[in-house]
Formats: sequence, structure tokens, C-alpha cells
Amino acid sequence: MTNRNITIKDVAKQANVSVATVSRVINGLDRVSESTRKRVLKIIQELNFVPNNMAASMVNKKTNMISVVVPEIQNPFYTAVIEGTVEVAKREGFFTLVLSTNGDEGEEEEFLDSFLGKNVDGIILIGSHKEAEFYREIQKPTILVDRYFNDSGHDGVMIDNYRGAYEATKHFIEYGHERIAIIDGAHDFNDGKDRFWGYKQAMLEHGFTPDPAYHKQGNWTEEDGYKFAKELLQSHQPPTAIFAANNVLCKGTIRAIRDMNLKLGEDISLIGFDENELAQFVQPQVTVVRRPTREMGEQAAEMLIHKIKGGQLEPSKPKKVILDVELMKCGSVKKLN
Amino acid sequence: MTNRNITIKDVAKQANVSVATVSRVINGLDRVSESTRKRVLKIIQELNFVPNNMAASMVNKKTNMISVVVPEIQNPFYTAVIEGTVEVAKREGFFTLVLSTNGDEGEEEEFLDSFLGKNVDGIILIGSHKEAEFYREIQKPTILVDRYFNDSGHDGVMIDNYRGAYEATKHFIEYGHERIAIIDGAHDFNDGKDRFWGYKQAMLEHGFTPDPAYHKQGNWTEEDGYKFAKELLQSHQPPTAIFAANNVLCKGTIRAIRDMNLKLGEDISLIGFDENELAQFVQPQVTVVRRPTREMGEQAAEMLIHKIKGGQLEPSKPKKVILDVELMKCGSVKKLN
DNA sequence: TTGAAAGCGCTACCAA
DNA sequence: TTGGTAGCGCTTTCAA
Repeated sequence: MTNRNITIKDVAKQANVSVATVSRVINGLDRVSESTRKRVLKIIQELNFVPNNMAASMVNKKTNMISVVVPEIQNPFYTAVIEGTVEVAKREGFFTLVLSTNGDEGEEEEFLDSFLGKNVDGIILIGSHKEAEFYREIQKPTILVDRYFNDSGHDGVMIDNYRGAYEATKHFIEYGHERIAIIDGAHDFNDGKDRFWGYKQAMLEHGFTPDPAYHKQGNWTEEDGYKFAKELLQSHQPPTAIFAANNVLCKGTIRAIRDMNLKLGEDISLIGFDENELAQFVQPQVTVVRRPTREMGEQAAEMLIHKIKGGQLEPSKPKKVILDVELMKCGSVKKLN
Repeated sequence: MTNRNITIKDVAKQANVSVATVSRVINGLDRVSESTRKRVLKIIQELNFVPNNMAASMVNKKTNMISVVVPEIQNPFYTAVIEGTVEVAKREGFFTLVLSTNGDEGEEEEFLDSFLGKNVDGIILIGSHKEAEFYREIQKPTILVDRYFNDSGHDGVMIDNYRGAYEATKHFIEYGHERIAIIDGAHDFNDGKDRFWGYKQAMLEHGFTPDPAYHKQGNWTEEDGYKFAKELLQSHQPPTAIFAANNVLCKGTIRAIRDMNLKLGEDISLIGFDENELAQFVQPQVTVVRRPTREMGEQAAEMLIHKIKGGQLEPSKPKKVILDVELMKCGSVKKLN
């Protein structure tokens, strides 16, 4: 522990070969006679030598690690994405480094400039920055996940937020709902924006004008979900249906409905975006727009590693992969017609 | 992106100084005249130079990163620990690298041998290995969290699992319960073992002999919680109280109770270990043994960084810090007496 | 206050 | 098949 680390040199000396030969053995290159290979291997064993891969990385400029940067690590959506990327990366021989930025742009930047950020071979990024500019400056293979910026110059893996929200809203309408509220947060990123548009478009296309009083916009937090759901339900003309535009807003809404002693799917209909634990727990279960979270991570990792391995071939136009969503109909939407 | 990275040499040439001087400027050392410092700084700006900290690390043998290794990243207990360590580490100028091993010993080992594992300055480890031997071989500052091995040679941050379980069981007994069941998992680590002992000891001390039929031992999963709770509740002499020895077992138990249409805190009493979302959602809320998860991470990070900064002073005897737990009494325990 | 130069541990080219 | 050696980009003596 305290004693000097043993290096390739020590091995070379002991084995009576050059460091070059030891290096060849370590890296499993050919052009080494079986006998010397054996000898070197034995010495490596004896000395309990472990190559310093940092030194190697300095030379060949790759580390076989990628990072996945997410806004928060407490949200199951992000951990699912992480798990997907970790799995693929591992299969491809890459280590994945997980970083949570708390949605803080400063932390995100700091990370990218840090030891870790500088030394990974590629990045999977669910960004917190709101301008393409920031992403454009990232000088290494990067895949943007979930939140995308067209001028970023990077590939992206997203889901069809628009369609998810559209389908949810349409489902309400088809079941006879007219007073349909939406709870969402700031439209800082495409995901939130698209969900709202999907809602709006579905309303308009079916001849309804979205009532601003039914649009509650907060912070994408459970607290806001709770607060806004209560406000909506206590208003003098409450909506008959609520679309909660992400998983935590949905959880807050579920709590509010429970606390107000309303019957889900009876007194009030609800659709959430993304699955969540409470939605599955309550009875009836909550209808949600399900997105392939884990797959997003897998897809992103595959694209990233392909890029890393392929090197900078033609700087082709950024690819966007859009995965599909699915409306999981459970019992939380009442049929009014 | 494709063009060669600019290095300290380029800066030196442009600024008409030696690399040594540039290095001094970068590291904010004194012994540099104000005028040259200005000049160098200006060139650094112009060239948009960012030091390669990997090269620096090769020389001074530290990276200012630590890692926190956990069995799984989907469990809020672990993410809370992570958040605690990240916060402290950040404050102290360290980056934290998060690694989830899926409870797989192989993955844990692979990580420690990897680029990342070798190059962090210290490790916070919620281990998956079951023998002290493994931990003893880790040749760098390490803090064991939650799961501890006495002969590991490392410091540890734990909670008082024994007392938590003891208090929970005692609470049942004081409320007049006698048929008290426990659902837990394999006793691979001290945490699970101690919780069972706490339960057993409380029973014995109050004159009850723990009935093996009331001890359901599975895999620490939600499914097992569900399955065992059902088994217990459907047996011909069901317990009046269940102690679910971790958060996911508790969630499974809550589901089982709900699905069997039993009234929590009325038909069946329940205490969980560790908080969880369902425990807080259901009504009455579930009484739980609360442990200071985030604090565990903070404490561990503080100890680790202290160790890193202090270097290897005396190889003092490993310190164990045991944080206290608290029984949060909610409404899920019925008073029978 | 500044610079020259010797590493840190490894890889990869060129010679032998 | 092997070895010598010039880097990779930086830090840190030691001298100037």
C-alpha cells in the first residue's frame, strides 16, 4: 500500500526482457515467443503486477470509459436509462461512469471540464443546459438523450413526446371528456414542450379550445403535482380529466385525489406520462403513456460506442432516433359517453 | 475536434516562457511575476487551453476523484447514500463516480481493477462480497458503508440494525402483540443478520419464543415480501404483526395486505425497516425504522476524504461509526392491550 | 523569478 | 522475435 507500485520496468528487469516485450505480453500481441511470454507472465504473477492503464491511456488516448450524465438520480426514469446504457457498454467492454448534476448547469459544465469529463471516450447526456450552443462545444462523441437540440451537432435518442400526449388527450376525448386539464412544468426542453403541444393539438383537432385555466404549469415536481391537482379539483368548475405530464407530477396528483377523497376513474380521470410506483399501486391503476426507458439507454449506448469505435468517419448529419411510446390503458379514465 | 489538442508546450511557446512557468501559472503557485502570469493567462485564454489532468495525475498520483460503489441504483436507500457522499465530496473538491454492481461480486471486482477503480483516490463501498478477505486486499483508502467486515482493515459507517429491529419488535410487544412475524432475506451481511437478532432478542427478553413458522426468509425483494406476507396472512393462525426487514420487503407486504383486502393497522399490524414511498402513501402510514441514509453517505465521504488528505498516518485501528435509527410511529400498529 | 531536464508508466515505431 | 527509444502532457527538483 505504501510501497512503490511495481511497474512494467520491474517486470522487464526480473524477466530479463525489455519493457517493449512486457508491453506486448500485457496487450496480448503476437510476435512474442511462447517461452518468453510464459516467463513474463510468470513474473507478472509473482510480482503481482497490474498495469497502470492511465499511462497507457496517455499514449493511446482512450480510456474505454463512457459517462452518462443525468439531471437526477432519484428519478426512476433516469436510473432506467442508466441501467440500459451500463448494460450495453459493459457488453462492449466499456465502463460507465454515472454522474448526476441535480439539473444544475454549472455542475454539468464542471463535470465535462473535470478529469472524468475530459477522459471518457464518449458521453451520453441528458442535459440541463437549455441552449444548443453549449452542446455544440462538446468536443467528443456524444449522444443526447431525451432532451434534444437541433443545432447541437450530436446524435440523439428521444421518444415521441408529442404523440404520447396526443394519444392521451385523444383517449380522454374519445371517452367523452371535454374539460381536460394538463399539469406540466416549464417548457425549457423539447420533451415538455412537445407534450403540451400534443395535448393542445389533440384538443384543437377535436374541436375544443384548450382553456388556460386548465393548464397548470409548475416545476415538474411532486409537490407541484399535488398543489395543482388540488387547485384544479377545488375550482368551481373542475376538469373531469387530468393529464399529468411526467411521473412525479402524476404521483402528486394521485396523492391529491386520494387526500380529497375522490374516486379515481370515477370522480376524476387521470393519465400520467411515464410509469411510476403509485400509478401501479392505486386501484384502479392509472393509465399512463409508457416510454421505453431502458431501451433509450441501450440505444444511446449502442450509437455512442459505434461512434467511438468507428472514429470520426464522415462528419455525417446528426442522427435522431425516436422511439415509440404506448398508451397503457388501465382503469383511471371514466367513459362518459 | 480532430485537430491535435493544444498542450502546455504550445502555450509556453506562444507566451515565450518555459513549460515550467506555464505549469506554475496553471497551478496558481507563487514565484511567478505578475507580468508573466498575465501574459500566460492571456495566451491560455486565446488558445483555449485546458490542462490534461491525466498527465498531471500521472505525476502527482492523485485524481481528486472518489468512487461510491453500490449494489443497485434503483433502490432509494442507495441513491440517498450516493447523494450524501456526492455533496460532501463536491464541497471538498472531489468528483464522485457512481458505480452500480447489481450485487454481483464479479462486477464489483472488475470495477476495482478497472481504469476507474485503479485511479480514484478513495472508495466508498457498499460491498457485495461476503468475505473480509476481499476487502482486505483493496489497497487504497476505503470506507465500508452499511455492510461491514471486521477483519477488512477499513473504516465503516453503519447504522444500529440490531437496535432498530429490537425497538420495532418491542413496540409490537408493548402494544400487546405476541404472534409477531418477520420477513427478511439471506443473512449474508451484518445488516440482515443484526436485524434478525434484534427481533429475536426482543422476543426472548419479553418471554416469547420466536416461532420459526413466523420467520419468512427470502431474497430481500418486493416479490418475496408480497409472497411471504400472503403466506403468513393465509396461514391458519396468522400473525397479528409483521416486521418487514427492509424497504422493498415492506412494499411487497403493503401490496399483499391491500390485495387481501385487509385493513392495515387493524386486521394486521406492520413495521418496516427504512422508509419507502408506499409506506408513506397508504393510510394509515406505516410505522418504520428510519435510518439516516443521506447522513451515512455524508459521514462516509468525510471520513474518506480526511483519510485521503491525511495520507497514511499511523495505520490506526479501523474506526466504526454507528449512526442511530429511530422508530417513526405512524398508524400501522394496533394496540391490543 | 525563470528555465532545463528528469521523470510518471506505458506504447509503438524502427532497428537489429 | 526482440530491444532501444521517443514520445504522451504534465510536475518538480535544481540551477541559473
